Amino acid sequence: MEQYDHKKIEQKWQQRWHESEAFRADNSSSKEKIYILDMFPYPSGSGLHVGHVEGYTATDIYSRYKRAQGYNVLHPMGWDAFGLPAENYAIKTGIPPVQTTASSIDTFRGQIKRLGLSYDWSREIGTHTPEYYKWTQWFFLFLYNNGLAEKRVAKVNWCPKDQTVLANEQTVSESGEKGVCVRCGTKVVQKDLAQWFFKITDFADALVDDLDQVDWPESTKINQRNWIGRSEGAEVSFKVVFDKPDTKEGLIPVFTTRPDTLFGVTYMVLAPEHAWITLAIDDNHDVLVNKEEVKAYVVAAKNKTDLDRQIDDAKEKTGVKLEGVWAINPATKEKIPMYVADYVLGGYGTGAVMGVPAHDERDFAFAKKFNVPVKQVVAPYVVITGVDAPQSEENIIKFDAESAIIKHWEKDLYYVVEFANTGHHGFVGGHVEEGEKPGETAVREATEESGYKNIKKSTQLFEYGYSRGYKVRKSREELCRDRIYIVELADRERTDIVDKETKQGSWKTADEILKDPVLINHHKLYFEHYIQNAQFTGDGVLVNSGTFDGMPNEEAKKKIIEFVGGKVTKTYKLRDWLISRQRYWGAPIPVVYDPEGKPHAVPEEHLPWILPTDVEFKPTGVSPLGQSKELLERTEKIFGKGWTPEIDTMDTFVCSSWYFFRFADPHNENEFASPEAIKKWLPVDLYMGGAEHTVLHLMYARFFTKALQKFGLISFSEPFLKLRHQGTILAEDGTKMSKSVGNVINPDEFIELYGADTVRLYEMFMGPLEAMKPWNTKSIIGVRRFLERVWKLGEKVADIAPDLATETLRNQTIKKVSEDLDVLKMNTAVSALMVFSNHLAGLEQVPRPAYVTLLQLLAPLAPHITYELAEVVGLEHSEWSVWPTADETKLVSHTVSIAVQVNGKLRGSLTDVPSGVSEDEALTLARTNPAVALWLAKGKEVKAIYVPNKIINFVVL
RNA sequence: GCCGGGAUGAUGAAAUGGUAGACAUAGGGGACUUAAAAUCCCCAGACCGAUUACGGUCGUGUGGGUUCGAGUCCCACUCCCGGCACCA
Repeated sequence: MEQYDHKKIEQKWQQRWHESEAFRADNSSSKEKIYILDMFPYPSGSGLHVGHVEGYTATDIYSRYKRAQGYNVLHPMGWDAFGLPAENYAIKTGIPPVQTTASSIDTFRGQIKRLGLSYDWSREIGTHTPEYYKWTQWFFLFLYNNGLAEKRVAKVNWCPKDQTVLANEQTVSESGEKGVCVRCGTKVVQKDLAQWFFKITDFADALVDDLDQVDWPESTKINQRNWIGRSEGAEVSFKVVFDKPDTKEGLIPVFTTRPDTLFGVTYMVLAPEHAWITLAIDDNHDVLVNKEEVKAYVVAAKNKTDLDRQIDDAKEKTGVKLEGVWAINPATKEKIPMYVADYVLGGYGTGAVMGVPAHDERDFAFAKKFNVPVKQVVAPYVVITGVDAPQSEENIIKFDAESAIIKHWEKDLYYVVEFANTGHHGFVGGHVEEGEKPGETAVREATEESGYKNIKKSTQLFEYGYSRGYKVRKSREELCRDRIYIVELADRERTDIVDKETKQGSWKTADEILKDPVLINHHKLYFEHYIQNAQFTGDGVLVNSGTFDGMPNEEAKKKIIEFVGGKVTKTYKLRDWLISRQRYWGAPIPVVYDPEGKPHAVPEEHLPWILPTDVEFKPTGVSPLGQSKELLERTEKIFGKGWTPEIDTMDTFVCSSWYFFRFADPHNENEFASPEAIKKWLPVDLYMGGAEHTVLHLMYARFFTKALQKFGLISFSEPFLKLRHQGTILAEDGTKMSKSVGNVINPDEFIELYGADTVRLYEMFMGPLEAMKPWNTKSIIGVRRFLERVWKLGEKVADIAPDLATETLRNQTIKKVSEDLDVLKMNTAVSALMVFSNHLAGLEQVPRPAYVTLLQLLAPLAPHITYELAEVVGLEHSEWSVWPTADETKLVSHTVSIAVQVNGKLRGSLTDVPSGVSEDEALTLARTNPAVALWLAKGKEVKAIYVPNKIINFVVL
């Protein structure tokens, strides 16, 4: 047998796969389909890096595995080819992006092919091709015609030096300075521009709710939910009155999630952008006494970018009081002052906020600074969680929820008070002794007169004091886990569980506790500190709220909304998607303007609306397409004299929001994909990609899918049923790879040196797929050695039957690898194969069936060497290309070793015990084992636990 | 600040509540070799006591708890890494 020459065999098989179109997805097959997709790459000039390889290899393994199991697999690849880097390169060099992109794609494709990835290359697409962006433009028209695309004026980041619009991420310099142009370091300003938006907010609820249907990492779902930022609350209108006589009163609505705190509203704030402010400071109005001061503040605030607001010390509140105007608190009817302040955002809610300093952190900070009164209207729940009674039985408190505390407190009682939901705890009166700190362990003597015996002597001091005896700990556990509140009795044996739901409680308000003279000494200081120095944002009982006093705040929300005539509403952080880019290298927006400047969609028959080529790439202050004579002429020719083209292009995220549909039917000239093809292949069954850019891309792709569904073009609502992220691969020193640091690892040299199979296997073997892990060049040799061992095993293959141990391991390995591949645990699948091959290497001759299994299992992971070895050993493709199944009856070897513990400590082990040995026999064997017997003799055996075939534990006292 | 994720040998890591460290790298020892590389075999968590072959204690970030038994479950904490960040 020849040496393992990876170059020769990898080239050979890649050639054959290419020629036979081995991985073509079959549109007409009746096999069950599975659509396995990688996030398609942006083909950057620097080529594929090891992070791409990781994700692509994982899906490739999964695809090959599924093919072996008889699925009809769609596993395509394409290029997200429009984008800034190519354009920036063009600005620098003058080389048109179409050229650099083409060569980058060639590089990527070559690298991918060298990895032996089983893509269906007949479905390759590039978003920059007219054949593709025709349909990107079609999607624009589709949204436009259905009222989901519209033009509006919006602020953009503008670099005055480069004369160009910057995306938010382009406003951070390489050194991390914010609010400056990424290229020239000039301070970014805000500029108003008319731009196209997609109305993704129409789908906000569906985008949140449908996350429940998909199998995605929980953290990704949370990110999506946070990004959408749905919050449920109320809109309440505040009456506005003026000092100036004869001025008409107005109404200003505010959005709040805490209508229960309305009685605590002591001021109102408007955003600088608020329409009412704009009116009040214009020349025709004269209601503000300090109009000029307000005007100056508003102008300054508007010049601040979002980034400026971040740069500012976020805690430092600014604002100006509106003199001569007051709001009326709809709950108390009191006159309250009004302010304009930029901590209120114009674009969220109604742009107006009711100030509740006692129960909102920001309002509290503002109120402190502007000397606005703080009025507490919610008092934290107080839960008595521990009461120690002294000696006698009759002193043990019958812990009646209403009266126990007041009636039975006596001087020596100990108690623990917990302020529910505050994040703060009270303390045990007098029990934390001098010099002791919460979190430390204290030792207490259990004395006769305390009535406690056999209690643990060391106990941890908690923030609220300390508790003795473990029963208390258990209660705390339940308290925290189930939000069930516990009232404990002194003897630790009786615990009354007070359920929050049924309201059978021992709730006491802070005020009530404070009124109890016995408690005052212990709690007064704490409470005074608490109320003066912190806002309380948790749940509790209403106080200072008129007829609502004593009501739990959650319950009060609805009632107070009713009381003040507000309405229940929802608000979102999600904004509509601004898709206009003043850029060249993107899909042109298919819109033209008539001589009056009114936009018209370019009719579908004129698609693709070709990206012109007669432009310079140097920034000039207008979009590059504005320079194109051809585009203007084309427009006039089709639509008439005086018509002008839209000169912005679309955000590249638009291109990537629908590409997964195109793979189903990539060459269709009449539709973005035929309904049959969509029905055949979609939705995507497994979607793999990095976790870093997934919030936006996934959101947009889901939006497109939901829009298509809404208008009846497709019948499902979620594009990606199952999503997994490959983790970031770090440089060898554990830092992030970055071009500027120069520690980017290119897979090519390792493919050259060790072969694609080794690189694939190594990246899978590094650790869990989703984990962040450092590259380690030295370790690669390990998987290479493994492959060489497998190679050499081929020489020892013989037509003999496997011995029992081999047969057992063979079946165990089939089971293990199958289970691992199902859940993408590639790392342990590789190690199971290593165990199996190490075993085979120890045999004189390798039984043919065992070797065939090894090849079958290895094939998805290291395909080239497997194909070659199968050929060398003389196997027909059909003999080894089908996934094996484990024989359940052969998974357990017939002798096992059983560990024996005494009191949980390993004291011996029984070897060569027949598998399935009875409990009695096993225990007898264990008791007679000399090492174990020695330990059993030290006490009296009271109990024995037997876990069949695994472990025995004797409990000895 | 908030929301996630994490912490296991020198390193990457493994482990349905059941013999912690599988598998691999680096390391040590040996075989083969004139030698080296490659390959193969053996050792390998820490500490203590014996050293023929062993025995014990400790050990999965820290402190507690539940359990016959905890890396795994519960509570509290520390540190690290990501994301979001005045969203009322």
